[in-house]
Order: sequence, then C-alpha cells, then structure tokens
Amino acid sequence: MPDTKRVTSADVARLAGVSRATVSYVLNDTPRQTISAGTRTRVLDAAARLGYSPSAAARTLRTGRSDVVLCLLPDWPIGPEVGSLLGNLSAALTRHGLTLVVHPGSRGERPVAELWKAITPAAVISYTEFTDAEAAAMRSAGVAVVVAVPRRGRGRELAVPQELVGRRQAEHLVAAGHTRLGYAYPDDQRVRFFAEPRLAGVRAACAARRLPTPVGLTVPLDPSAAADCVRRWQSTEVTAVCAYNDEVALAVLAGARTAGLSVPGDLAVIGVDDIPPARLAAPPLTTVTTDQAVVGAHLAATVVAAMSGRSAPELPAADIVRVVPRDSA
Amino acid sequence: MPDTKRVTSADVARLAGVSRATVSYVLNDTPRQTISAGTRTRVLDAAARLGYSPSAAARTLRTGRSDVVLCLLPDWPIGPEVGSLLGNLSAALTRHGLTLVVHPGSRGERPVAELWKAITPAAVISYTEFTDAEAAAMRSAGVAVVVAVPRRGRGRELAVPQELVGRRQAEHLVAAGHTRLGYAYPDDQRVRFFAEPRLAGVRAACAARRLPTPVGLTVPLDPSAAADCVRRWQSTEVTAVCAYNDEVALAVLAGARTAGLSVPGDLAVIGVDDIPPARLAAPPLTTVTTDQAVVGAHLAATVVAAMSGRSAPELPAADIVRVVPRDSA
DNA sequence: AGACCCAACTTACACGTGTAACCGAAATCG
DNA sequence: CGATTTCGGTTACACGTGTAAGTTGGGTCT
Repeated sequence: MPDTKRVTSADVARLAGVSRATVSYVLNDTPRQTISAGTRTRVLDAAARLGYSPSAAARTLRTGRSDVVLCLLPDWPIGPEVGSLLGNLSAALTRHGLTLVVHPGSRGERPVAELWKAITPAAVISYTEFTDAEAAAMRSAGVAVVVAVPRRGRGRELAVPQELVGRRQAEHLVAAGHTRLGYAYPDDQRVRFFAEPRLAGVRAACAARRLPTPVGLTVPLDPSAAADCVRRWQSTEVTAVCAYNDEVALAVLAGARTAGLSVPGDLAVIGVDDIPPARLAAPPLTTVTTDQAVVGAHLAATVVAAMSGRSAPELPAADIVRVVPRDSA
Repeated sequence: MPDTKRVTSADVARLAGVSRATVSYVLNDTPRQTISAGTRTRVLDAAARLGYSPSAAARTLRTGRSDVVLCLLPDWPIGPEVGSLLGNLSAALTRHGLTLVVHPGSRGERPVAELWKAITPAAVISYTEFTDAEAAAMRSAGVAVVVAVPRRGRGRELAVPQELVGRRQAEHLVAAGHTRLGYAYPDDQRVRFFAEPRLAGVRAACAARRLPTPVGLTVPLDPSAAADCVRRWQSTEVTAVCAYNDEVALAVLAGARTAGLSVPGDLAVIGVDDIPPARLAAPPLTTVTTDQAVVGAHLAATVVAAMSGRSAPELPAADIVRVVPRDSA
C-alpha cells in the first residue's frame, strides 16, 4: 500500500491556479458568490482529474452538522419487513439530501451513547427510548432525535400504529363469522414491544363488538409445541386465531396439521407481514400487510421536520394497513 | 429548542483548572504521559459533570481515521440470514474497538462514492465490486477496502464459499440415492451473484460423481407457477432438487403439493438458510445452514487485517456449512 | 554542589473545510 | 466626471481535537 496522501481542496486550488476559497465556492455552488465560467470549469476539471473528495470530517467539523441520519436498531430478529422499511427509508431520506446508516443491535455490548458520538449524525432514529440524560446530551450536540416507538404514556404514536394491525386481524376474522378468538403470542421476548400493542388491538376490537376477550397463548416456532397450543384453543372453543406475525402463524398452521385439524375449517389463522413463505404455505396464509414505502416516506418526513424544529406530519395510518386475503382465514 | 452550545474539551479544562492538553491526555489514557492522580480525578469529574463527549468529526479530522466500519448492502431482499450476519459482524467488530454501520441499498439512487465520503470510515465492506477508480479513490483517502463477494477471476473467495453450499446440498441428495438432480433457480435477478456459484457447486458435485448435469429451472414464488416447474422436472425424471434458498424450496414444496406429488417420496427438496418457516413447512424442510457467528467473526478479522495491511486469515469454510436434516430430503 | 533526570504540566501547531470580511478593477449611475 | 455598485476573486479565521515540543520545579546521582 503506497498510502498516497489525501488529496485536499488545496491541491485542487494549486492545480487550478486559484485560491482554496474559490474551490470551495465552486464546488458548493455558494449562492451570492459569482465565479466566472472560465475558472469554474478549470476548478471542476482539476477536481475531477485529481479525484478530489472533500473530507467529511472537516466539513462536519466546520459546518457543525452532517447529512447522515443514524438508525439504531435493537437486537431484533431482522426480517423482510424491516429490510423493506430500511430500504424505503433510505430512499426517502436520499430524496431529501440525507444519508441513512443503520446500526444493528450489537447484543448490548456498547451503549448507544458511544455510537452517535462517533458519527455526528444530523438525526437519530431509535426504536428504543433513551434516558432523559442521553436525549439531553444528543440535543445539546445538535442532533435531532426521533423515537419511532409506540409511546405508552403519550397520546399519539409516531410509528405505525400496531394496535391498528391487531384490529384489522380481528375485524377480518369477526367478519367471517368467528366470535371466539385466540391470540398467538411470540416466544421471543425481544419483540414484546411490538406484540403487546397488537394484542391490545385485537382485544379492543373484540371489546367493541362485545365478544369475549381473546385467549392468548405463547406459541413456540415448533410444530409439536404449537400443536399443544392448538389443542388448548380447541378445548376453549376458539375457532380463529390472530398470530403475532407470519412466522408464528405458520407455527399455528403446523400445529393444526400435527393435531389433525383442518384450516380454516376447524381453525382459521391470520398473520402479519406477508413474508414470501406466507403465500406458499398450506393453506396459503391470510395476513395483514403494511405499506412500508409510505411508512418509510413518513419516517423520513418526520426526521426532516424534527431537524427544522417543526412538528411531525400525520401518518395516514388507516390507508396503509390492509388485509391480504388468502385461504387460511 | 434552546440549542445549547456544544461542550468542548476546553470547557472541561476550564472547569478542572488545567490546560486542554491535559484533558486530552487524561481522557485518552495517553501512554508515556504521566498525570497525577489528583488532576486525573479532577478532569474526569469535570468531564462527567459537564456531560462532555468529544467531537467525532474533530477527532477523525485530527487522527485521520475513525473507528467506523461501513458496510454497503446491495438492493437485496434482506432476510434473517443477512440480519444475523450483520448482528454477528457488529458484535465481532465491537470486540475490536470498531463500530459497524450499514447502508441499505437505496435503489441505486446515489452512487456509493458519495457515501463513504460522508462517513470517513476506517474500512468499507462491500458486496459489490467497485470500479478501479472508486477503489483507488478510497484507498487514497485511507480507507481499507474489503470486498466480500466471490471474485470470479481470482482464485480464492473472501466471502463464504457459495460453491460449498451447493456442493453440500448435492452431496446430501446423492447420499440418499438420488442420481438425477434439479436446481431451483430464484426468480429475483438481484441475487444472481449468490445463485450462480451455488448452482456451480451443485454442478461440480454431480460432475465429480459422473452424474448427469442438474436440470435448472427458474421457480417463481407462486404455487401454480412452481407446480409447472415440478411437472417439468418429473417429465425429465428428476427425483430431487436443490433450491437456491429456503423460500424457493418452499415454493417447490407448494408446487409439488399443487401438482399432487408427495415429498420426499416423488420429489426430494433441500433448501438453504434454515429460516424459521423451514421447520414449520409440510413436510419440514431439509436445508443447509451457515454458521453466521463464525462468518461474522471472520469478516471482522479480515477487516482488521486489511486495516493493518496484513493479509486476510483463512476461513474454516468446511466446518461452518452443514446440512440440517429434516423430512423433505 | 553542580549535573542530570523525571514527573507534571503547558504552549503551539496541524488536520481540511466553510465563510465572513476585505479588495482591486471594471461597470454603472447621477 | 466622481461616487458607487457589481464582479471575481483572495486573506484570514474558526471549528475541536491529538500530540510533539517545550518548560517548570523538585528530587537523585556523582
């Protein structure tokens, strides 16, 4: 490795025969600063020839803010929906001149506090609450903080209303004539933050229709264990279950198969996410899907709003959560 | 937003009644620099009281390198394996004092060139080849470049040898007595870089045993379309198929079901990845899995090796790819 | 007692950039 | 024709940090 020295704007200036400031003005299209066409092309040419790229560190240091948005991901099992959301979010932020980077949850080895220091992002998106001290520290460093988690205490949620997801599931089953519902709770403690509000949504939908409260069971991703759950549901006269997500729903399907029950005849099942295996299951799985493109765009809009101190826009939640009807319910 | 000014090391120095350099020495535990216990605690105390956190930009600017490793992800459908790999990679890098951030492929809207400038990473991990110009630019900026993609031309691969994955699939089927194999190719053009070498591995295994070359078909993630593929295979006397991954394998399963064939009686199927739905399928899906923890650790080791100019360590490939036997093959 | 060393600091500079302030010349205006 | 604006730049400073190169004063060795 010859370890060539970094090419700086001074090198460009020297080659173009102008001052370093002129280079900066040309490259940043600074308004209210006039540059003759001749020198402009000379500077651009020199920059291209040298392969100049400005130092992000120096720029960030000088201007005080970068165009990087940092997304802190908890230690979740990351599936296609999260991947899709991140892709859409990245695209949406790019449209606003921002750049998304994601930090996967590293088994809590290092506190998040260390990370945002190391990046100096313009904004941080987090799916976990910060301590007040952390939030204050970030604000004082000029970082716009966006917490995309359903806040228990506060009135409105920033993220996709997970209650609504649960409600849609229940509504679909009730519309099909079911009156006694079950809820298939995930075995993974890490996703509790998602599971709780979804279950709450199912409960709310049942309560609104004066139906009995759904009987919840924790369903492991294992056919025989799931079969036990299915038998328990049958013994309590449950005819349809809402699953936390498609994987749990597939477990319920497998459990029903093992227990010798037919779906949806003996038991109807509805999932969440519409992962690719859902439509390949036997029977094809009815599920609830969220339009991640809209969610990504909304999250991006929330970020830019937070950066400019304005308040977040509304998310047209009702329009983006819909049932994908297949054969399992 | 009161927009409090950033607290700098000068503030800490003032409060502790020492010079700014002393603060830096204390906070960085600079070797060969002696600090009395009294001032050390005074500095530490002042820093804690003010909530001081050093400016990453300034530090990066001064030292020339940051401790951030940037991973560029192409526009792939991101599943649990990728998520698991990233989590393990992040943990492994953290163990080396590095921080991982991931950039999800944003539909090619912005060239990657823009991004590494904006982050000033110590290293970049990419799953796509760079142009020579890009690589040169990054090297000249002091970025260690690691390309984790099977290089066609070169002899050895950096990433997990995908050929080996295919070989393992074929070996398992052959060991079960199958002689005429099929290959279920994914419908998604974006994963071609993974699919090609896996298919090559299957071909190689067949050739080594003097078996006919596998008959490849592109299998969409749709039951009836997959059923067509299954019938084609049956008409060419294929008794077992290797699928590109578990999703495609599930499609084959669904196709066989639709076509009225039994698995593994009429057709054996083996997938790749061991995603959670695999064991929930009917029948439970035999699959090939890769130990992502080892891969993550190896990738991290490769990165630190590249940063210090050394050559990459060997990956014990043979030990980490293994078959998960279930009922489908 | 003088030479010397070492602990414990401080002073001073460099990293690469953005931008406010300044400046000469040419053009415009009253 | 003098005053003033506009054009096309340059000089100079600040951002916050790491660290090499001094600078003390007190102790040690010869």
